[in-house]
Amino acid sequence: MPELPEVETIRRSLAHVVDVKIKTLRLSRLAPVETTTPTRVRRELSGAKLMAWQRWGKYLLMETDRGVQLVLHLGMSGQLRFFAKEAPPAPKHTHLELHLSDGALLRFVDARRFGTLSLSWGEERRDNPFLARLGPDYFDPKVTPKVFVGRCRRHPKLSLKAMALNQGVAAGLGNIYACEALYRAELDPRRLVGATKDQELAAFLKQSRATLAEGIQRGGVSMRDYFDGLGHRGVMKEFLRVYDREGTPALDGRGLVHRIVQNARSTFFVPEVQQ
DNA sequence: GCGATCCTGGCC
DNA sequence: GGCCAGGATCGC
Repeated sequence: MPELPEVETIRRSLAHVVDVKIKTLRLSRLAPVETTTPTRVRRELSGAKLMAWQRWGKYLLMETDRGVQLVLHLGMSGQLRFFAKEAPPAPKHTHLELHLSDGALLRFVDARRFGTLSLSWGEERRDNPFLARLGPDYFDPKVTPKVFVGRCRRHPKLSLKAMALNQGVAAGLGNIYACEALYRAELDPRRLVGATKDQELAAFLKQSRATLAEGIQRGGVSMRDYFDGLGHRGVMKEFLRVYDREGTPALDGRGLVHRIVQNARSTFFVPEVQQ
């Protein structure tokens, strides 16, 4: 569900939830705890003080004063919500609750359980197997066009769509923003990386950043499940040019949107515009 | 590389 | 009842 802009919007909405201790922690039996154990999560985080919220691609990182970080991935349907006081009763599929020392509550809910909870220590965070495989964030300043092109070139046989969704190349694009960025860069999602010029890959990077930045500015895309940490919806859906517009003109009127299936995911594109 | 797979819920 | 969904890993 949430792609980079949605996770960033959540991060920003929780920026004030710091300098407070975790008084108690509740983990459900079905909590998607990965690469560690519920016992360890409880032991490491109980009594820890929240220091900062970071983001890497679609991962949200909760830093504590103990050096341990909670690494959260929201999968397709995950939601993280903050309640300053008087939280409503826990809905179905509540997997984690952090009761804070000032009476506030952080609640992680994820019906489909595609999300994950894991832990990480250390600056580089490479001890966490999820983060270890992750390419640099799309907004990482170290990702120059040259660096990006080099990373793409490791996968000459991937389609541009598959490359865009590959979090090892660069982290943050999901199905919606991948379609939008390819449209803006005027690149055919079926084309192979190996058949794409450096300059075109660089254009894709540039348009990806522009699309992601607009997504953040508009508070993300709220299809159905997505809300920020305070329960607000984003309005980016109204500004998507091709995603979910099969059979209708692109939002900017440059042609009819087609839908195809690539790697079992829908791709929306305009063949006349994207070569 | 690609399809199957994890899971629940909403919509037709 | 069947299909589809904002993700990512795992086999083949």
